[in-house]
Amino acid sequence: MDIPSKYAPEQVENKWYDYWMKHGFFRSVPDGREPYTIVIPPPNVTGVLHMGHMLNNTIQDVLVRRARMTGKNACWVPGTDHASIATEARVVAKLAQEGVKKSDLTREQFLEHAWDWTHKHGGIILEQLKKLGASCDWERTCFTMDDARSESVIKAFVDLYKKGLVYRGVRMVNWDPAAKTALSDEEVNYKEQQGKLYYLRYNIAPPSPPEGGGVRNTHDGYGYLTANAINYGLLKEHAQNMRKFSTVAESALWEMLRGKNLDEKFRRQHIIGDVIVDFVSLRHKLVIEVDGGYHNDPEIQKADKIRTEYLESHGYSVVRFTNEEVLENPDEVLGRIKERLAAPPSPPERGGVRNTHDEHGYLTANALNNEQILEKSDNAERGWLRTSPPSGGLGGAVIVATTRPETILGDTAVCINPNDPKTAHLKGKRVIVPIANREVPIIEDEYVDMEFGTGCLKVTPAHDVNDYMLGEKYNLESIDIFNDDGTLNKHGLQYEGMDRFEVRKQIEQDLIAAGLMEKVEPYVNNVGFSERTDVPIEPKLSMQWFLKMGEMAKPAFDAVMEDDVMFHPAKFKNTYRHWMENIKDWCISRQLWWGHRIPAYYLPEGGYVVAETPEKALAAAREKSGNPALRLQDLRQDDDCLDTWFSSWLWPLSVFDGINNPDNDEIKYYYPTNDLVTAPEIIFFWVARMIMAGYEYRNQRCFRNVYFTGIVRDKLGRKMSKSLGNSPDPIVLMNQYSADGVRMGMLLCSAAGNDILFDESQVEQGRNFCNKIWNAFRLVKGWESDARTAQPESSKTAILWFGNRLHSAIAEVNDHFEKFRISDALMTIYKLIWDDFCSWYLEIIKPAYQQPIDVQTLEATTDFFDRLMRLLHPFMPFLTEEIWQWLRQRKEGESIMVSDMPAVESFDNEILRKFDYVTEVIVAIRTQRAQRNILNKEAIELFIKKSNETQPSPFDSVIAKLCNISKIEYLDTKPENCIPFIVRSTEFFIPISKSVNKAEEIEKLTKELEYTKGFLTSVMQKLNNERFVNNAPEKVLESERKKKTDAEARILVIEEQIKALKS
RNA sequence: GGGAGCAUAGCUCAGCUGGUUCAGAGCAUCUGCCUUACAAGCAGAGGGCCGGCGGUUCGAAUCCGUCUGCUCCCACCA
Repeated sequence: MDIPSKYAPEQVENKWYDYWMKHGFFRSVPDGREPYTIVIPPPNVTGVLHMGHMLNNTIQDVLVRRARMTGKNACWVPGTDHASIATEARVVAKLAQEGVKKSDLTREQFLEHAWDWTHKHGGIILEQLKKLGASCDWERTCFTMDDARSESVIKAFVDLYKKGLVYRGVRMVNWDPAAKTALSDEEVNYKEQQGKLYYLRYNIAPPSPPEGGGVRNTHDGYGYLTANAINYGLLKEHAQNMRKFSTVAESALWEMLRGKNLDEKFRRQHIIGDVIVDFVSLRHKLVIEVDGGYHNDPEIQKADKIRTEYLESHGYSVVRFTNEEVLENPDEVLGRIKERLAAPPSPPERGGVRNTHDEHGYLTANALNNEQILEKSDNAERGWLRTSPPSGGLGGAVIVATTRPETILGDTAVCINPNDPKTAHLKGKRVIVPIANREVPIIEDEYVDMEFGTGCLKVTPAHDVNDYMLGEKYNLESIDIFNDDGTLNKHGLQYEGMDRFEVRKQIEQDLIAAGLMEKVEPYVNNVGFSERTDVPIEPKLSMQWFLKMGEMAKPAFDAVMEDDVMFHPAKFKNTYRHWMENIKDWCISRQLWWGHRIPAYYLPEGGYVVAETPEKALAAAREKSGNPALRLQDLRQDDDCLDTWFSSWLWPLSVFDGINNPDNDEIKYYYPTNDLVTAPEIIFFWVARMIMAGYEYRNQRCFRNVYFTGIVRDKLGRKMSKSLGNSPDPIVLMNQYSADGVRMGMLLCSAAGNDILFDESQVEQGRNFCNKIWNAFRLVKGWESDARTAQPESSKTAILWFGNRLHSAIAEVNDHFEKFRISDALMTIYKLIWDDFCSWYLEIIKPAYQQPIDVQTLEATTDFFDRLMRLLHPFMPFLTEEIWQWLRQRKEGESIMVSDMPAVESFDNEILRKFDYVTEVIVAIRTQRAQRNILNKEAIELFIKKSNETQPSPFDSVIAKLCNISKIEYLDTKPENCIPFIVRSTEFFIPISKSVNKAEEIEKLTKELEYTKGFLTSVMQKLNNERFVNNAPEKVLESERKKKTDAEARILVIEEQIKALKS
């Protein structure tokens, strides 16, 4: 027999995967055994394997292989998903590269291209799974758009329609203008975008100018006065630096205000009336301003003075700091703030209140010298920096903040909060929409946040979800200003035909020119992006198909809450509950061609019918219209497709044809499935809906357990993604570290539900483990047995011990599996093999170099190895098969993957404990050897002080073997010329020729003594505490008493040794 | 804004209904070894106010408050 000196994973992996396939070990057909079923979460048919798949499918394979080895009829159904949006987007892109536009093709032509694409790129991922060792029943491979699955989808749709659960309705949907399709909420990613907040002027109609006119006090985005008060050019010149300085100092101050116990909460960047202040305590009416670094500038000082007066007139006191003060003397700054907080501000010196504002919030001439303002205003460079109100709206205007000024064309109201005193004067009035020049009402609703912007909200029911709800509530008109591709339609007036983002730029200019732009602030907001095309989504009213969720959700909700369907880890129950309690109807239509076309057929005279086939539709249409002459070509089928998830949610049913043939043998046998392994990201998309489908169609759960894996991240915690380039190619990894190594690397760091911080060192560890096992195998296989060789007592003892150890480990592994603690199960096996088997067991039984081994020991060892391989097989299928095949003579058709998982047997804990003690003794001897420079080659003698506790035992032979001890002797007296050492409370002695440094030994022992005495004291304290003795359970008391006697014995021994050394 | 969760060794994490699994594991680190299976290895070692502060208790990493910091989910404040 010729064993390669290196484990060659690639050949081994291919060899055994072919072997398994050839013998049909993955195949499952219903029989008398208990079934164990997993359906794969179908990956995108044209996708390639990434680390998430690796993790997910490794776990599934582990579960399936283990089930197969424990006598179950294990069935793992593979398949792929048509992924309508992603695939269609890719086909469109590919066609575009060839200069073909989708709009130039008919539906049939396009689908032909899509199928070509699918056949060309499809299924690669399944081939990659084979490399991983996935033991799927490949004969069952399904595709969400193959005939049986398509039929299931259509059948389900028609069925749900007939039950009244599918309906058609106008709804606000997430519109993807690039793909021209509606998206579900789950397909929208919100990203922070640096945008602008535009403050627009909606003039009140009819305008009523305030008496004496008014002067506007305008601020820039940082809270500084603009040209109304000071030279604009100066501001502009310094604006860059001001921002920078104020940000650093402000941030520092903000940290201070939050970090110190000031007995008060500060708000940051708060708006008081017209002024944005840096920090404010509303309770103490204290404003803190941090200067932008130009406090010596007279113009700035002037501006600050105006601001201060303004704030003080509103009852605020203002503390002003410079950047330098904040950054260099934070304590002093804090002190001053505390001081101000302690003493409430006194009223302004002059007393009295000046009426500095008119009813619309404009500064009046009282606020400052009017002439001065007018003079300064000549320097204003922009239209919006005007000092007088625009024509037509003298003072009578509402300022509305928006991030999307282009949507004003669809405005049909302005909304205020009825409880807001700031806007109370607007109640019942009407305003003029800028540009569009339409009059719209001011409505009142508590939805409006009084603190945000100006407390006024423009309402665009057609283009904002919340506005849509307001529109419903107050019966507002909806004006849809967009075409499907995101350009403006005829309601866009002069902007018709332009793209939405172009319009935004243009309308900004036009508003400024018209004097209707109050100000523009930089603003960070969340914008929804299409998951597939990555363009900003557009909330849009549109006619869509929906599936009612309310009734369906109930059994699915209960099933999870009552643990009929169990989530691992259970914390995801919370997430699930929250979603299910607030579930909304499911928009199931998509404006795509690649997918299952909605089987709704429109009649020429209006109305529609829903049917499984065009023929059935025709019959239904004839009946509905009362027109028997109706022909098939008179009917027009709905152009939309169904959401991809509308086929996936049937997956556990449809792969066994349970929708089309609910009574077939397969579905009856395999359903409900056992475990589902998936990512928590799709708990709503997929898991929840599958559970619903299960109850809807079989009134039964669709799986027992859901195991949620984590998201695979890189070492730095970033999600792995193509764009970051931080995702290793799994295939390359497998080539480098072997499939088994990668499988192990993935599992080692994957506690259920925790994200996985993937690091290549983990797969390296996996590879090293393969190598370790391979070498252990080479050792064992290299031994020659000889019937004449007697079995050493050490070997006999080791076999006794390891047998027990093995079973205690199997019990542990079983326990871990029951709790879905897969990485813990693997770790248990890892330690069992590396530490217990290789480092201890094999070292004990290893015969001297080139000496034969006795028959019994070799047999027992081979048997142990066999069992270890079976135990490990689900995790590392290839290596274990290779070794298992080598271990004994196997027949063609035998395989470890269809062998039996070692069952747990009872084990003797006493033996395990005894061995633990032995290992302590051995470690102590090794330490002594190392310290005294006694080489391992050099055999030594060992003396043990005789006592009640220490009797000669078979384990002595193990100590002798591993420590190269020539003789173990039990003595009543202390031997001469020996190094003493203590394990627990037993004294050991090693003879030594060299002299011992007594002082050093005494010092070591004295330290040890002190520690033990301290330990005893703490134990005694407990035992002398009456309340402890009275309240603690007997078990605890007992252990404390044992600690006491052990410590006392140990102290005695140490003291004796010290005495001996001193004599 | 609403909800959930996390904080334990340098890193990744265990630690269940308070007490022998109570301060742990793996990796990493350090020291000494090329000892004929394995240097991808062997033999040893060090390392922690269990996030802070209170409380309950005879006893708290564990239970309860609270503060701080982080993460995720939902909502999408214009």
